[in-house]
Amino acid sequence: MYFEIKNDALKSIKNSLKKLNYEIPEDIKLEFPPNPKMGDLSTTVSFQLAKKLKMSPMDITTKIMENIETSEIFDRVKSKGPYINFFINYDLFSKKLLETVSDNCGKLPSTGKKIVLEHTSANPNGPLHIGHIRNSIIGDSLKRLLKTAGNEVDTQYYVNDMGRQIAMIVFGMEKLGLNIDEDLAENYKNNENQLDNKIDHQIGQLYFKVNEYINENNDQKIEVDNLIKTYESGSNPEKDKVFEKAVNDCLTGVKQTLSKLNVVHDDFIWEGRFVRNGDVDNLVKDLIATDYTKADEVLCLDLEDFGIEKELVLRRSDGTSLYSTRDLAYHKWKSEQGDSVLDILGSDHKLAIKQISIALNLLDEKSPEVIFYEFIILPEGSMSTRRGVFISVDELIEEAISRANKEIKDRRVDLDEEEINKISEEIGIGAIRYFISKVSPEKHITFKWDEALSFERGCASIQYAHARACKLLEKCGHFDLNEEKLSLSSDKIEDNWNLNDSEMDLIRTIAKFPLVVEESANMMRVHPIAQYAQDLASAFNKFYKSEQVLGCEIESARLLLVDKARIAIKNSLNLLGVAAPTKM
RNA sequence: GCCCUGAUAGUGUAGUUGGAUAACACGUAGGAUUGCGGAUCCUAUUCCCCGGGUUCAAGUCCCGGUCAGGGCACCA
Repeated sequence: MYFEIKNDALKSIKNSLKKLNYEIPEDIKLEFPPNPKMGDLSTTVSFQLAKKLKMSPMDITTKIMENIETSEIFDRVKSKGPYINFFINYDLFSKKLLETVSDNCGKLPSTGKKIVLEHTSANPNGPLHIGHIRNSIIGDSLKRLLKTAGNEVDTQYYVNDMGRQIAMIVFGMEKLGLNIDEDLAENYKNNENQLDNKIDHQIGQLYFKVNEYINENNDQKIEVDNLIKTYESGSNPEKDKVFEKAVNDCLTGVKQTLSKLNVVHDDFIWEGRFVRNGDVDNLVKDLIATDYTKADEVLCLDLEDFGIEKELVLRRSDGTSLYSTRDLAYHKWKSEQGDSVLDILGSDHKLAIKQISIALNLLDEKSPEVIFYEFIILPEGSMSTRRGVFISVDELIEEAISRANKEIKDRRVDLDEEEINKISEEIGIGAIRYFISKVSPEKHITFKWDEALSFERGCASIQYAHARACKLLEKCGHFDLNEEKLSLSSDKIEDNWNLNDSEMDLIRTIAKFPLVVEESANMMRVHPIAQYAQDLASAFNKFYKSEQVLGCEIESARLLLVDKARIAIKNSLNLLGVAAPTKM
C-alpha cells in the first residue's frame, strides 16, 4: 500500500515544482515523520533545492505549498518548518488495505533474477555448533526474504570432502581403530536422548581424538598427507568409499539438525567433483595464463598489484590442491548457475574471499557478494571443533524445547501431550532463530543461555499475538482454524467505522510490510524483519487491549483487521523461519 | 606491526539515500482485568566511546585516538 501512496505524494510534489518552474531533483526524498501526529509521509525536497535555487528552504516550502494538490488518498498536506507533510485519509486507506491484503501479503512481483546462495557449508567433521548457527540462520532467512522479494533462489551447501579434516577422520578409523558405532547412531534416531550417539557427534569425538594423537605424534602427519593424495587422485575406489561414507554419515547428522531449525538446502555440492572433473586443473592453467602466478617452491598467485601482500597458494608442493583453489573452481562454477552469487561467511574468511574475488576478476568471472558475520563466542571464549570446545546446536535445540515445554505446561493444563510437544518445538526453535536474526551480522554475540532462550524478550510474545488473533477469530464463527481462513468479505465493513489511534497504528504497520520486505531485501539484511514482527505484534496487542472486537458495532471491520494482522504476523515470522502457532 | 569489524539508556540491540522530538526489548518502580487468553497493556527511569573537521543540518560522512573481537598458513 505504501508503494502507491509514495507515488501519489511524489506526483503531487513534482506537479507543484513543475508549476513553479523549479528544477525537479532526480530522487526526491520521502520519509516517515518521527511521529504519526506530524503526518504519514514527509519530504525534505526544499532542503535539496535550496542551494540550486539560492532560496531558503522555508521560502521554497511556502511556494510549493501554494501550488500543491493531492490525490484523494491524502486528507491534507501541511508544512512544518521546511518539511512538507502528507496526511493519509484513513477511511479510504483502511478500506483499501482490508480489501487488498491477502494470504501472500508481503510477496513482491518477480524480478526474473536467479541468485545462488551458499550458506552453512560447515566441515563434515563434527556436529554443528552454535557458532555455525548464525551462518545457517542468516542464510536461510535471507533465502526466504529474497524469494519473497521476487527472486529465484538456489541454496547450496558446499561440502568439504577433500580437506585435511576428513583425511584425519579416515586416518583415525583406519590406523587408530576408532570407529563409528552404527547401532548407537540408529538407536539415537529412534529415541532422541543420547546426543553423544548421534552420528555427527560420534564423528566429532573421533576427530577430536585424532587431533590429540597427531599433536603428540607429529611424524604421523605424513600418513594423513598420503591419504589426501590418494583421495584426490581417485586412484583407489575402496578408499574413496571410506571418505564418502564418513562425509555422508556426518552430513546425515547435520541435515537432521538443520531440518529441526527449518533450514533446508536445495543442493549439496561436493568440492571433490571440481578436482575430479578437471575444473581445478583448468582453472590453474587459466590463472597461469594471466601472468600473475609465481612458481618458486610452490605455485601461487601474486596479488600485490591489488593491494594484497599475501599471495594465494594454488598448489601444495606435493601437487595436491588447497581449499582455496577448489573454492575458486566452485565459485567459477557457481557464477555460471545464476545471475548473482551470494555467500554467507564468517568474518575470518574476509581475506580469503577477497583473494578469490580478485582471481575471479582476473578470469573475467563474477565475484560473489558476501554477507559477513562476526562470531558467536561463549562467555569463557571461542569455540573449536578441533579442541572439542563447543555447545552443539542439538544441545541448544533440546534445551530450548525443554524450556518451552516447561513454560507451556504451567500455562495450559487443558492441552494433550502431543499438542504440547508440537507447540514447545515451535516456540523453542522460534526463540533460537529469533535471537540470532534480530541482531545485525557484524555485531559480536556472546552466547548466554538465558538471553538466547528467554521467552519474555523475544519471539514467544510475537507468536502469542498470533495465537491470540486466531483464538479471537475462531470465536467469531466465520473462521476455519485448520485452514486458517476467515470467510467474511470486505464489503461487510461498516460505513460508520471511524478509526481510532490504535486501529490506525495497526493499519499503518500492516501496510508497511511489503515496504519492509523490499528494503530488507535490497540491503540483504534480515534483522529489520525481526524488528518489524515485534512492532506488528505490539501494535496488535495495543489494539486488542483497547478495543472490543466481538459484539461491537463495527465487528466486521475489526474482524477483518484482526485477520489481516494475523496474516502479516504469520508471514513476517515465516520470513524468519519461525512457525506461527494457532494456540500456545 | 599491517588490515578488517564493532562501540548508542542499568543490560541487549535498531537507527544504510546526512534531516524534525534517537527507536525496540529486557531490567527497575508504580499502575491496569465486571470484555475477545495477563506470554498483555499504561506511566516513570536512563543513551549516541573520546578529540578535531565537513555541512543550513552529523549517531550517520572525513581525520586522529581509546577499548573489544577477528584476519595476516603448502588449515578449512
